[in-house]
Amino acid sequence: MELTFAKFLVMEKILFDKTYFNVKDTLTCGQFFAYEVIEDKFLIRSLDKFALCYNQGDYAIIECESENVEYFFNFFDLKRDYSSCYEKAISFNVPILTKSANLGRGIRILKQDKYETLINFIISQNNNIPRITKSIKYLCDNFGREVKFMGKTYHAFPSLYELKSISCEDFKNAGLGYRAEYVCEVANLLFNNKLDLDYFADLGYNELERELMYIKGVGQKVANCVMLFAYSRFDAFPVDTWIEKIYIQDFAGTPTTRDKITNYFISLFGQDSGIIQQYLFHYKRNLD
DNA sequence: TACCAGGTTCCGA
DNA sequence: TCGGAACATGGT
Repeated sequence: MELTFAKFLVMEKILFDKTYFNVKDTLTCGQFFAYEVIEDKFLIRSLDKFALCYNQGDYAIIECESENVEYFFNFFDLKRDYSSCYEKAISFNVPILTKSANLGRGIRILKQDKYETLINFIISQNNNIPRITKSIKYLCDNFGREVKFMGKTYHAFPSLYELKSISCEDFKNAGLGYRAEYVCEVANLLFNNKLDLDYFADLGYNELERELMYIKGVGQKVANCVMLFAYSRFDAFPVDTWIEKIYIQDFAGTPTTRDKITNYFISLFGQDSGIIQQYLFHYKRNLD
């Protein structure tokens, strides 16, 4: 007689005070591309893990399988106190900083997987968020393994092995355009152990940025996004077209290189640069 | 139709 | 070292 074992998954809920955790703002502020909205709730995916997230009453709520509770607790950076970041932004008494911090007070910086974040932000260059989201979904749906969550079937982000098997042509079909070659190359490096993203975790700011920028298709902006959204380097400050606009329109800056804009803001905001960058980015894209 | 988007690489001066 | 062209392509 053959025995079969069924895996019974237990769902759990994480409840967290909403003051510094707005699910919608955290997921839609441009740091994350793997969610879909289902009846005002956010179904999210990180690698092959899924969760349902939403705000209700006084809480932000994360529903996930019990074995993933610690993963998502860490993913949403729930151990960090964000009140000091918010207060730092307000303390400058600069109108756009006050307005941005008040709008984005519930934003948390996600601790995303390094590998997935690197691929995502290589795709993000000179691209727009709806299109980035669409390309990543295409890669998951066509090349990622099936995962069941809450009775439905979804697709994981392609594993390194799966990613390695994707041709440049397939990446182009996903809408990556000229970025397809960059992703092909980084997949090869990772697969052949010529690139160790976990090893980078112990590096200092400058060394980490430099190592990431050695990767073809990764410039300073993409490196800073990976540092902030995957390595939790809050002292990173990615400068894109939106931040460039803010620098000129709201901080009376004159047109200059993005490198100099990065240095200007980091010297201003210090250890809280990354979160304040997200406040500003979110505000500029939504209200200004 | 033309410009823009969470930019980077390459090449000539 | 620096400035500008080229790069794909869907959204607006």
